[in-house]
Amino acid sequence: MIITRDFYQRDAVTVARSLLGLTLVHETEEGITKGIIVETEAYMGIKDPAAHSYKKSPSGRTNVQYGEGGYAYIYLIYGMYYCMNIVTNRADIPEVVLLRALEPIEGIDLMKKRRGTDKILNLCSGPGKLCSAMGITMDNYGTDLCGSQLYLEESEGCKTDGIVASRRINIDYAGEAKDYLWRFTIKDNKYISVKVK
DNA sequence: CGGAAGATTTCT
DNA sequence: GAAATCTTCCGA
Repeated sequence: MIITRDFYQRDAVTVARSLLGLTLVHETEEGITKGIIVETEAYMGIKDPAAHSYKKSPSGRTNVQYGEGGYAYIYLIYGMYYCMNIVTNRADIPEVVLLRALEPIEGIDLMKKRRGTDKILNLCSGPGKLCSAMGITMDNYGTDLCGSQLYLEESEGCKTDGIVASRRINIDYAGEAKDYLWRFTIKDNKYISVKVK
């Protein structure tokens, strides 16, 4: 069952926690890839010094954040890697959830080809790797996640227990905000990004 | 208009 | 531990 718009129209922290255990699906010309979301981070817009939309005008790459929830927000980091975010909440509220890691479940051969590695544990264990494996690029910027190309669906036997909150990764520049417990992972999952805490 | 820095990954 | 590499933002 595909996740509907109202799922995304809540605050980013709630959505980030709820996303764990769901399946991300990307349909491309090369084939379909699917992965279970096992690691997320919430970025609370104007309240969050670590967010791209913090104290910034709604233009350029953050534009889509100011729309309603349920759209893909993609950006290029360090000139080399893409990161995929999900826009949450209502229009004019720039909150997003960063997808940090997936557990591959379908289209694994295609992921291996895109990533250039045979190690399944290394396919989606990080924001940049995840996008590379799924074939996500700036072409997906602003994609409607309630559409038929890039979307989320409920997983069978969805595990919602064992969710762990921790500090976010690589945002030391954000001052005290780096200590907010806005990163969510599935406990003991092998596929989360290697860095812990 | 120019410079600096970043929600990362990979290799040495 | 450092490089790769480019978009965006901020200051001049």
